[in-house]
Amino acid sequence: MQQTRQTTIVDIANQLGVSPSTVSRALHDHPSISAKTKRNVVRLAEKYSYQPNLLALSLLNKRSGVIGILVPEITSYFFATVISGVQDMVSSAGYKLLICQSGESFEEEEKLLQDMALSRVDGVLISPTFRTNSFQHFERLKKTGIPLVIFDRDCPGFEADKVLVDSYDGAYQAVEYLIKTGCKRIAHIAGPIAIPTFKQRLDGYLNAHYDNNIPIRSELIVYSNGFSSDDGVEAATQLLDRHEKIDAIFAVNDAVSIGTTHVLRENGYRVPDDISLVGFDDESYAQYYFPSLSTVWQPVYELGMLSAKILLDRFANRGQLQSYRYEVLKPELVIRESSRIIAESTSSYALPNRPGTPLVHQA
Amino acid sequence: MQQTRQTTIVDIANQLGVSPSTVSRALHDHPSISAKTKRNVVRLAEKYSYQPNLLALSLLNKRSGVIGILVPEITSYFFATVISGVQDMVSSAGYKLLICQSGESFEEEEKLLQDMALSRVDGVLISPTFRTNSFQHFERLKKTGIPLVIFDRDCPGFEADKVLVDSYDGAYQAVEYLIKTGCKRIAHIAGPIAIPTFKQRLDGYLNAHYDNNIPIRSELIVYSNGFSSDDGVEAATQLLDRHEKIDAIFAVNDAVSIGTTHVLRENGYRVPDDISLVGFDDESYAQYYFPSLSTVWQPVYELGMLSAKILLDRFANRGQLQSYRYEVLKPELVIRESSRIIAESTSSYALPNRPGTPLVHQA
DNA sequence: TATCACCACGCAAAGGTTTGCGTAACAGGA
DNA sequence: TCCTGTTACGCAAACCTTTGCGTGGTGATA
Repeated sequence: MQQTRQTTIVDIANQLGVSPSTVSRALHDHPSISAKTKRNVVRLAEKYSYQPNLLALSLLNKRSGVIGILVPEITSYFFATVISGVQDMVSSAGYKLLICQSGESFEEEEKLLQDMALSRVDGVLISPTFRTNSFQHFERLKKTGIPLVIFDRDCPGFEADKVLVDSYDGAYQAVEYLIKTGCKRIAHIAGPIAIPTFKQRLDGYLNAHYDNNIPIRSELIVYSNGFSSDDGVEAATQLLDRHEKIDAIFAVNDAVSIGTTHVLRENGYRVPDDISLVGFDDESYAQYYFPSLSTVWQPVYELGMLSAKILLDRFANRGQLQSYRYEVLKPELVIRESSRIIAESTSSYALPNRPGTPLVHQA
Repeated sequence: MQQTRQTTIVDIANQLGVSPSTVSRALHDHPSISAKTKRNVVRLAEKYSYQPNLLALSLLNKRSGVIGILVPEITSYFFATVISGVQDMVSSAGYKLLICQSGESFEEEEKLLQDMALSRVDGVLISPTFRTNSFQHFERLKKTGIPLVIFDRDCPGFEADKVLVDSYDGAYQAVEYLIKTGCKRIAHIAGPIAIPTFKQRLDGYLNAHYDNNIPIRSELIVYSNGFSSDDGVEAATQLLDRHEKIDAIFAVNDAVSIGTTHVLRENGYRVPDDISLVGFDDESYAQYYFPSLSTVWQPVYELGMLSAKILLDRFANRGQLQSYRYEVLKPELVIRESSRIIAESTSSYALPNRPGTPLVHQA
């Protein structure tokens, strides 16, 4: 456990009676260093297992080789998978990843972004908290020359590179599917609509009704405070307490969905026989849930990859002014057992196709 | 998007006609700087929103303020939660977290550990791949003076600080519970026993049988290649193909459990009426699964916190030789609906108690 | 007036690496 | 012998901050 100081280029230089610059050049195979000197240097470097000090290099190059990513939380499958995609992309480009979570706290977000700037990260990927509606801290980052990519959660009115998933489209697909399969009274358990993503899902729900000439009933929409399974339980309870006739539920995500099925079951409703249910996210457990969840799959890993790619592109074209990119990825409906085709349904529904995914599981 | 160079201490010094050292001292409220100079410096620092360059500081202090954590994968709930605990602990001590995943690849593990050493992380937390059975790369790290804490997955024969969960005990509790509730033919879907954790769960299963004088039948144990839900499906299928009489299954984790229930259901078995099922991990969905999963809860967040704490303690006592710590956290059995008390069971089972967790959910 | 204390600040080194520029030594050609 | 070219390397700056030590100036005391 001896605190043996890391050997530096100077140590090697001294031992060989040459200058540090010679050692540096020798290690980089610079042409103006004799073969003999190179051999000596390399031999010693290996003997002491010399490793260049990246801190010194970063200071010199004004590049830390670190990319920061700030997410609301890392324990959710969604963000963990995004991070995974980002990780794979940036590490192949030789960057390291500094991961932080804001815990949906705006103050934390400000503080952590500040920290990242101090640590001189080369770029930042961020999915803002749902409380974030002022963007000075983003501006500050921009001003210091650190590129910024916003993903998953949009910041309307703030200009930056953005990579989003079309939640509106996913919700529209889901609800239209429910309508086409014969559902007339479709409830929606909405998430906190302060989050643009959740607002979009609500809009998709509404417009799918509108476009199909189904009246929208506000009594079928319940706004949840959060988007965990526990929130799902609460929202579903609230919904049932209204004693409205319901033949389908579109839940804001899978976590809420499973909380919802729990409540439905306890109240004697069968899914999908009495009520069709569609979630959002295609979580890892959705396929093996009982009944397996119909849901909307999102290209989460791809979201991470693309966001990282855009940041790397910024590095490559450093300094060159270029317009911000705005990328929107398409989600896909995955139909499983938690939704059914109602017999008296007249309109036929053309099933979407996603390779590798079982389309219909009828138990 | 102007690349406005970050203002440094020298810029301020020049503008004020003083030396950089004076500026530095002024900013740190050093007593030997006049109040007037301090005011001037602080005013300018605020005007240009000066931020000290952490890279330069790191180089000076030989401390990067970064802790590395290397896990097999970050998308699993288990590791994401560990990371969350680590994050909270280290950030409160002013450290940043560099998160990497090995993807269960030994070569990646070696490479990433090397990278971390290069980046001069101040310490490393690691949960090794299940292929890791040589430890030179750990030794190398130690030799450079970077403290190392191993968590969750033990490395038998390698000396280091370690924080583990007593999987043996958890498995023992689970299986003993099944026995006491009247099960006689308890199957086990084991994970890859190359992972010490899974080996321990198997051992707990075996010893609970032994201690309760129940014969062990090798035909009731199936060894899975992995530990995902898909692996669970495969293993459960294999188990049923043996046409053995079974009244309970102890699965190596919850993911495998839900794959297993899927297969059981498709083959006409009811859980828990025909077969009791107990998993491991208490994943987020376990409570809302149908039937809700009896499982073994692990203090995952605490695992992260404690591992980080031990590393921070090493920093505090830097240089001082002290013996390695070996901490083992206790898991707790959580009984839900997927297991039942068999009527003809004579022995009564004393339920364990965990505050805040519903102990028995009988539908 | 000489001595002393104290105030307020500057110098320079240290941390490790890279790189433009300069140069000593030597060989070869005229 | 002088000039030119090449080889093989060293010097010092640059990146930014901190800190031990030194110092010029001022006012007070003996």
